[in-house]
Amino acid sequence: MRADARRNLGKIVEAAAAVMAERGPAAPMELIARRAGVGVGTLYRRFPDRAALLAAMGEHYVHSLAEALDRAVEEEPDAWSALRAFVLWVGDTGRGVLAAALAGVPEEETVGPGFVEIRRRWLERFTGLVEQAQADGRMRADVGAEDVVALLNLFACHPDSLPPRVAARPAWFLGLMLDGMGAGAAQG
Amino acid sequence: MRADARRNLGKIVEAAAAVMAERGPAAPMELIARRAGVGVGTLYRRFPDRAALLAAMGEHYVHSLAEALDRAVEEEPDAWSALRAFVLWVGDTGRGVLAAALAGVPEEETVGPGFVEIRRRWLERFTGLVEQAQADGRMRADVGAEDVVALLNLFACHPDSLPPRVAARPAWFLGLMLDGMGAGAAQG
Amino acid sequence: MRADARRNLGKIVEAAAAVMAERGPAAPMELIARRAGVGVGTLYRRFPDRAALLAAMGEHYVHSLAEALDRAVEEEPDAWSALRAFVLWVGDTGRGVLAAALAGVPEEETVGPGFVEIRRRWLERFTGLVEQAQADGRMRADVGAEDVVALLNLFACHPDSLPPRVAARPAWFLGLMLDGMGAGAAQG
Amino acid sequence: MRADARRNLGKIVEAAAAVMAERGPAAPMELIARRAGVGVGTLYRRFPDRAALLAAMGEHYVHSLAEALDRAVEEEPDAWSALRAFVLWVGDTGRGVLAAALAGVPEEETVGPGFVEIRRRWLERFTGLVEQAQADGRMRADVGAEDVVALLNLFACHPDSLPPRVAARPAWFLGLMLDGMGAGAAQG
DNA sequence: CATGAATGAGGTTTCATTCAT
DNA sequence: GATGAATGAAACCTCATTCAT
Repeated sequence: MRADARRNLGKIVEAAAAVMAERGPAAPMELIARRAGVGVGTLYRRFPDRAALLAAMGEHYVHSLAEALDRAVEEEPDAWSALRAFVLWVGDTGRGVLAAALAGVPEEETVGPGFVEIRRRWLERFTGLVEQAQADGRMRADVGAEDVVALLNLFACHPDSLPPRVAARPAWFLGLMLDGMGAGAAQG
Repeated sequence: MRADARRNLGKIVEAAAAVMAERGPAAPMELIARRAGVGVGTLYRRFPDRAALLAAMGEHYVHSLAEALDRAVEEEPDAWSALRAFVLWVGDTGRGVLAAALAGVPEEETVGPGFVEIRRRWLERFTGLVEQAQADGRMRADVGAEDVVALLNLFACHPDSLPPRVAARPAWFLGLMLDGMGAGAAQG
Repeated sequence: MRADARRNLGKIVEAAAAVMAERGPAAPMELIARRAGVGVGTLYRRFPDRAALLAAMGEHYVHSLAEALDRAVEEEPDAWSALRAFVLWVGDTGRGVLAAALAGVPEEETVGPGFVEIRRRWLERFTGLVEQAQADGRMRADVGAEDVVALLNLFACHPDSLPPRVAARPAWFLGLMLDGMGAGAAQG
Repeated sequence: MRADARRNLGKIVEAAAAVMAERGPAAPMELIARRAGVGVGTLYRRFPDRAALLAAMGEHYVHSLAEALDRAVEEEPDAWSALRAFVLWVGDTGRGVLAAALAGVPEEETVGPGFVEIRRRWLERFTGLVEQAQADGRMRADVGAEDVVALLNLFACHPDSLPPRVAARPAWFLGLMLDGMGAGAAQG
């Protein structure tokens, strides 16, 4: 029954992503279970609390982040434009689904080592990109990769918890923030 | 009992601000009432909705916003620096709740004309400042006053609903935003 | 201030009738007070409880009942048709307002002697009419005036507490009941 | 847990009938749950609305109505006396709650198709009986089966919402109604 | 193991009623 | 006297979570 279990796990995580995209991060557990086609009990067996479920979502979706990062690096001429392309892609695409992947993990014990490790590796590559952009003289040195991640996190969350104007075009606002990070933009 | 009532009204609005700063904008009405030292009934008598309460908070605090705006205009040499000073003041002062209140006026009927009108006037002056900064060639023309307000709102809201890194220094991120709005920052 | 007080009393009773016609007999006291243009306190000073208010409504409206009865007796050729005319008039007109006047008084102490006495006199005349109809051989002898009053009471109450079909045409159903009271209708 | 659940379902419906007989159709849900020996949550899980609960009561009790109708048809010589016997049985048996349930099916979606269908079948047979009585020349043609049901409903509902005199002997008043429906009773 | 039933705490809201002004 | 503010009990409903089957 290992196969079933694994399949269930995937279904739950996907259901959670779908439901949370619609109803926000506090969506009823029952709804998620129902959408996944399992009982609440099963959901709770796998994920002791909401945090664990979020972490699992992160683990599940961090791969698509990695791919998008690869794509951006490949297609863009330099680190800074790759960074920009990636950030805007998240703004356009993510909307809540990716937020979990970007967010820090609430309690490291509740998740298996999987997510922590994968996220660490992804962050390493992302940091590399940032540092390259800075070395290229295109990006301010006082901005860290974690700052960018935090912003992605903020702008990619459930639309209902954003000011309507921001929810309407998150990528545009992310672009604004990026512009603030460009070399020479600092005025403070 | 006019005096008592007015006093209570003030207490309620202040309690709401305090509680919402701690527990977010969805904090239990009962808690707010308790903190204000009144019964739930009293709270509901004054503010039929949560929206009405938020509006009242807005009305209550919009004055300090107006003052800060005046101060900034007075003390700073030009519109752009005044804008900057004002935005950073909001970010620093933890007046987040009030910024939030400024943004979301759900339905104009639920609030008395007071708040709507006051906000309109304040926004008018704020818009004037933005336009001046743009006319001075210091600020990008494609950014509207409402956009600034929206971001002010986003960055100054309840810390628990922000990524920790952002919650830790909202003003820094607001600075980033301002830098992104400076003339010539646009790269998109 | 006797005049004011009396005036207030009338206003309250009329407001109660109006509000209860709209929102049923359990309408909020505050609403009634507001409609009457007085504070709740005043309402409670005059009428210690809802029952007292209902009784007062009865006292107030029993006069129109008396008038309608007079009219029916005058215009109709005999007691039985007068009774019918009166009953149908109530069915068409009353809708809740008259119910209180028709209903028994909950606790005789709460009302002044006014209502009890007036209602007694009205009932006496109504009973006379019933007895005359029976003496004329037009109405079953086993039906009492109080039974008719009870039916009036039932059918004239707030529409929301009647089956929709009955609420739609109460007079028709009252007519049916009257038909059952005609001499010779008994089949049981 | 299928068995438990089914048992609980029955207990809830019976509790609802009992409590509503005592405290009217607006009796607190909590009370019903308590009486059934379950938590409020359970009640709401099964019956999202009060309407759904009423419908379930209807479905639960419509069977005894059907049986009584059968019995009446069997034992009485003709349609009209069967109708009479049935109506008086309902009036006598204090099955008021169930009659009420029969009447008000607020929205067909909230109830499963069960109740709607069962009620439809029962009403069909009842209508047949009425039409037969009319064809036999024993019953007025201008009275429909739905009218009878409406009055059944009115007279057999919760005693506290009836005038005391009616509550004391509902069957007698139903008899009056029947007499009014007899052929030749119409006088209007 | 999976299931989904059951629980009850927690939040919202409405009003009857009292009482300070 | 009149007022309407304040109170709190009561009802509604929703979910997170546990646990019998």
